[in-house]
Amino acid sequence: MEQSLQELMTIGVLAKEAGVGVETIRFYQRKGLLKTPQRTSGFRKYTQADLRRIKFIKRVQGLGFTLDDVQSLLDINACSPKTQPLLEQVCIEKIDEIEKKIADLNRILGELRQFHQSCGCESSNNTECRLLECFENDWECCDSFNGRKK
Amino acid sequence: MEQSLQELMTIGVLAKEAGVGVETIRFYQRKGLLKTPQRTSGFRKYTQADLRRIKFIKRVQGLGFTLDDVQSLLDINACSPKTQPLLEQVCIEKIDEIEKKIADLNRILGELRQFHQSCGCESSNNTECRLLECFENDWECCDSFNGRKK
DNA sequence: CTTGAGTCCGTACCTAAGTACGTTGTTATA
DNA sequence: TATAACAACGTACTTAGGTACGGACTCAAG
Repeated sequence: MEQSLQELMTIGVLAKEAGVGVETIRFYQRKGLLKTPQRTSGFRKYTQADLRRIKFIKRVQGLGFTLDDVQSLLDINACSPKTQPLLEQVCIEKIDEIEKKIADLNRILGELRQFHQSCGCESSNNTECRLLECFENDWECCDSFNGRKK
Repeated sequence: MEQSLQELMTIGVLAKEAGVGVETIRFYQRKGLLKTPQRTSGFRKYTQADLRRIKFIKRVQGLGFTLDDVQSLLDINACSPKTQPLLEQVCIEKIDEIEKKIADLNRILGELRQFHQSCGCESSNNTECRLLECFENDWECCDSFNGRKK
């Protein structure tokens, strides 16, 4: 049943199916993310399993993991009671990391809005405002408007 | 009054004051972010203005701007009525970009938590769980626990 | 049989923001 | 005056994740 569906793909077909470039597949192979495929007369031949694997890689990569992380995940592969703590740890670390990243970006966003409000928007009516001075005054340089408004 | 405070710094002192490496300053100069400083007998000499400029660069960089962005900002420099629309646009684009990034990360975080819940935590009591199958089942592979719980 | 599309390989290149290296020149201090 | 510390310079290297190139093969269709 699996045998009948087991049509082998060339690298180009696999690439198209997976939505990546041919070179990317060769790159993944070099990195060890894909095992060396069988060959018919020099050409690489891939199975559906390879396709699934690439989709997995791209998905997990989209979750914010690096290719090295992906490698670790594939090394763990089964989360049996033995490997679970590892997987658990990897996950928690990554969740932590992303939460930090979001917090950082929110902080940046706040500052940026402030910059935009005080120096970068129409509030500074006619008065010149030098960015470096803005910066030194904590983005509170264009005081004509801001002074009144807040 | 400014003259008296105008002690010139060597590149090493400037680097220390600014909290960056000496090579970074040379790099910024090559990039045109710092104008070529005056020299006394071969050595670069920097002023307080240079220090402020570097602090500005690092600060704005910390807001999520690239060095090329910083360059544009420094080119604009004064936000007079003429340059305001440009500055406005740069700001808005960057705010947009960061908001998108945050939204992305939140989506990722959600998925990751789901992955962690269903496959990566103690919930999968004893049953083996292969990551690739997890992925293909939308992280809902370890059903023994999840089936009961939810 | 020819032609064009696909594949092979190794290697070089790309971006961003620096970092490091090796040699030579200068300066301040003991 | 000697010596350590610092500075200058050009160039190469770093990380991550690929992309691109060029010459040689191979395969399928007409």
